[in-house]
Amino acid sequence: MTDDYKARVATIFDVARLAGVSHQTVSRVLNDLPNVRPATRQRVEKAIAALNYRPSPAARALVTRRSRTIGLITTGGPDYGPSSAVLHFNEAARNARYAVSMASMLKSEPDSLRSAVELLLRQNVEAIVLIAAHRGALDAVQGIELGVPLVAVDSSGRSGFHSVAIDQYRGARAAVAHLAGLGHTRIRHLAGPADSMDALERVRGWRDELAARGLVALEPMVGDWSPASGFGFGTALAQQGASLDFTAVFAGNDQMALGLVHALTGHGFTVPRDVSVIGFDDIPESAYFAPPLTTMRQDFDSLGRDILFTLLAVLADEDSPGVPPMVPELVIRSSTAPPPRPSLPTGG
Amino acid sequence: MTDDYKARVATIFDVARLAGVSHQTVSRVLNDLPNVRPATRQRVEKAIAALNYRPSPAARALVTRRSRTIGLITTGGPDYGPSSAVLHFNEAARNARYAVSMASMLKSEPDSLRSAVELLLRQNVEAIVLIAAHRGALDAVQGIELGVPLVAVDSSGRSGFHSVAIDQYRGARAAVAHLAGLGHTRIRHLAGPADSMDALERVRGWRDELAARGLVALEPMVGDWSPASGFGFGTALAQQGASLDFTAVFAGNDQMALGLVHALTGHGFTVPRDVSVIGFDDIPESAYFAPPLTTMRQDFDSLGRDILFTLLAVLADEDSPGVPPMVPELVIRSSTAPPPRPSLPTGG
DNA sequence: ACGATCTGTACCAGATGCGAC
DNA sequence: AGTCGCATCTGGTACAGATCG
Repeated sequence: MTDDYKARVATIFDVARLAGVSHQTVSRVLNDLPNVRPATRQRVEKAIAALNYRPSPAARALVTRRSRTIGLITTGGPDYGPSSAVLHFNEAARNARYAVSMASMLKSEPDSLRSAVELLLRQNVEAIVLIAAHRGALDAVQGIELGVPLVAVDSSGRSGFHSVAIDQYRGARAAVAHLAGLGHTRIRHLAGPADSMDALERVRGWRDELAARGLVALEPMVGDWSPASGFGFGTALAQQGASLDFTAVFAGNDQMALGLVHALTGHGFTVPRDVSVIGFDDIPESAYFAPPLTTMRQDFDSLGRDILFTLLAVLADEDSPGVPPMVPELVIRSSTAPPPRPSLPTGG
Repeated sequence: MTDDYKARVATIFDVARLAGVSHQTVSRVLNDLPNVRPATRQRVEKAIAALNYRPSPAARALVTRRSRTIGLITTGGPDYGPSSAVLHFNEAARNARYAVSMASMLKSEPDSLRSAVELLLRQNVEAIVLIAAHRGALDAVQGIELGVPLVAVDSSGRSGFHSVAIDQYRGARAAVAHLAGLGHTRIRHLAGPADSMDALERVRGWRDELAARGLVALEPMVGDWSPASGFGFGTALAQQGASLDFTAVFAGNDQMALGLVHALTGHGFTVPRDVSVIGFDDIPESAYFAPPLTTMRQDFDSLGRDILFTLLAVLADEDSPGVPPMVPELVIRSSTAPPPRPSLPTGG
């Protein structure tokens, strides 16, 4: 008697009774199957409306083994890029009448990843989307027998999964090209962590663009995306003293660029007079840094939508050509400029 | 024959057969019910492991009418605070063996909110979590017959729903107190949008703290959380000319503080020498702004966990005392300092 | 006779193949 | 042939009854 009065929801049988048909005729109407007389369909639909009937997804999922749910796995913290992509993906999915079940994890340990996948699988998700920065995340999932398609954000394009991506490589080349075009010849790279596919692609682009121009690549510094790591390397670089062995830095993301600039200016260098800095991502804050940061804008919104688009194509079993990767766009602001006058031979 | 070989998952009957018991006994061990001989339990567990059996949530949900799923609604863009909270909430939920079905929307129009709620309800979620900045979001949901508990992040505490919050009011007072303690008497406020509950609470805190100290409150500027709006107001303020009518600004969030500082310094003012600025949130970038931003840190991680904690309590039907709101913590960096020398009467 | 242990069967709310009009 | 209904199935849980020491 405690909760017996719990809103008893109408079932397909209630609808059938009210409409004066059998329950499977109702089922036909629900699923838009043929062979239902228009008049009958009308009656059923009226009954459905009258009872405010909604089919039970549980019962439906049980028998169809399909849930109209997509599993979404994300790894990493609340960064602007992934967060945007998630939001837009989610909205697109809802518009396509898919529910999305989310499993996020701060760290991407293989074990937790695997258990997240299993959790989703157990929910009968029809597909899995993986938005993970770490290469290891893809590897960890590789081994699992999924049974459903998986779409990953994978700029390396070598995961074997269906993938969507932003062309990090071309973005990086464009960034370096911008610097080189300004006259810089000694362009360092402050890279993201080695386990990040995006970071690797950007390193590759940086290296190739330098090579294509006959410029030498100094050993890249590898940070962890955080402003703190940018600050650390900036401080280390500044210790070189008054004359630096470079005139420009291509930072792997805007946060590291921020930390870097902060360290540099803290040591008496001026950006961009003494050194130019270009970032990557174009987070909303970048335009208001001091100086406003030149950076490569990534269209995360479209990325999110593209993920769903790809997913739908895969689910529809189309031999999806795949969405071509977008190319980041150069946003020129005030942190880049021509290099300082050719430095005179460094005295003792 | 196309997909008949689709990984046939083991059912409770398969386990029963392998263990030599009835499926019902298997159900008992699954649900930790008594009256199962230890030896039998062992056999069943071995069979479960051998078949890698996992109960079907669909079947279970069908009969129990419980889905072990929580619906999560978020509104707004990919901001640091909400994103963090979502991530931590999600992880906590998974640890509590709850799935979370997400419905995010960039804008919080009543219609889309309502349809999101219905979508989740149809999925038989056991509860709904609402992480929305806009007051209107709560109002829109008020009218809906939910049938399940709803926990909202609501710093106003007047929504009628179960709520979790960070004490924006006390945070704001602490921010103003910091400024006042430094000797400032003319403290302006750059507020968040009027439809944000947090923004309103901060305005209230700012006003009350000023009043408590016998200081006058100049009309607050209301921005939209974006650095651009901060920049806009900063520019406007700077137009006042060499002598400003204030010595400190309490910004509603770090982004607006960033834009504000950028505008001020662009017009020849120095922070904190000429004007002190304090932000709110402590986003990861704040420590590397120029100058590093003094701000009020909000513990979004704990907020996310508290949401789940509260939800669990509500679901357990406890007369939840509720988690007491956390108080933001003052983080003193370099954007605040004592006010400039008492300004001499302004000449013509 | 009786409590611990286990089994049989009904049931949740739909989808679907086959047969009947 | 076009409409519609009956029976059966999905994979679990719940409750009553059977078995055994």
